[in-house]
Amino acid sequence: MKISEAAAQSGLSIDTIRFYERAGLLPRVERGQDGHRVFSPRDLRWLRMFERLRATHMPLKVIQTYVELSRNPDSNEERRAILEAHRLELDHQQAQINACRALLDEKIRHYDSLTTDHNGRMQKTIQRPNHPQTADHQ
Amino acid sequence: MKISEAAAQSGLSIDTIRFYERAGLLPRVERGQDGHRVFSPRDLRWLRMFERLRATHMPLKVIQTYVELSRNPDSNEERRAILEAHRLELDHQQAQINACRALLDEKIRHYDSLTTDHNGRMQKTIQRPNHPQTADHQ
DNA sequence: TAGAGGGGTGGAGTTACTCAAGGTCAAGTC
DNA sequence: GACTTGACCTTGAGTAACTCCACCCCTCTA
Repeated sequence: MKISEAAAQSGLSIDTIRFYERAGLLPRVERGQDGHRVFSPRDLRWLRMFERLRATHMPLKVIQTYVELSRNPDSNEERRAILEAHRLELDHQQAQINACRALLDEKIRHYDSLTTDHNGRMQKTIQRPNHPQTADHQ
Repeated sequence: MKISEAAAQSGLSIDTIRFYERAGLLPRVERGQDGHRVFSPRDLRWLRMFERLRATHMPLKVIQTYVELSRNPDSNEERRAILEAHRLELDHQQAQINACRALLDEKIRHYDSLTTDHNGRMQKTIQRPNHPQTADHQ
């Protein structure tokens, strides 16, 4: 499998895959006799995993640690711990999203209230009273 | 309000606040006669908003655009559109988190299955059979 | 008066990409 | 057979958003 396919199937960009290889996340990728990378199904499984972990902001260093650990079959505890820690991190991100969504909902409701009258019909806001609470609404 | 308080109350670091000011997100922060920044309640509201938007990865440029728009009272549509777009982005992040959580749950279950027998008791894994499916589990 | 604590500036360092320049090679076209 | 095209290669520079550091100023307390 060549790099363009690996990119398409993993959701990563070609540049990112090359970058990950240089960073040592994906050790010893095979090369064809033309010098092109040849990705194995196992490489692809790693890439897909990287994509999910990075999409949720696990640092590359941690991923690297995980990859190195997985060369040692006695490292199940440590690898499990890394994943479990990241699961907690996901909870945290979840909370951030919820908080931000609350903010957005509130602001958007506010903007709606400026252009819609109370029967739900749109209203051209030609005159705008200088109401201090709304005049400088962020 | 001085910068340390603004940091404590906004959840941003002192360095980040200074960086945002330099970037033009927080224009004309007042200064005391000692040259120290003096943050108004309005500044703090902005900082809190920045914190939430950044925690969910809205680019600084977009935030900057929003801030600039909010100096023009006729920009409600545009500002609303920015927030709405980010609300969609939150859905996307939500999906990423869910996908990653599924991955983590599966992997962690796998690790559990390696150290726990089927009655739920822990088992010291002294001998490890060379099972190809599990031996190279990522 | 010495030192600690909090603020200021400018600039370098970090993370994780992302892009551009220039080079090789195989396949298809004239 | 020359040529173009397209996919790949490497190297190195650029970017976003911080983060850290060195060094300076001021004020307050021991």
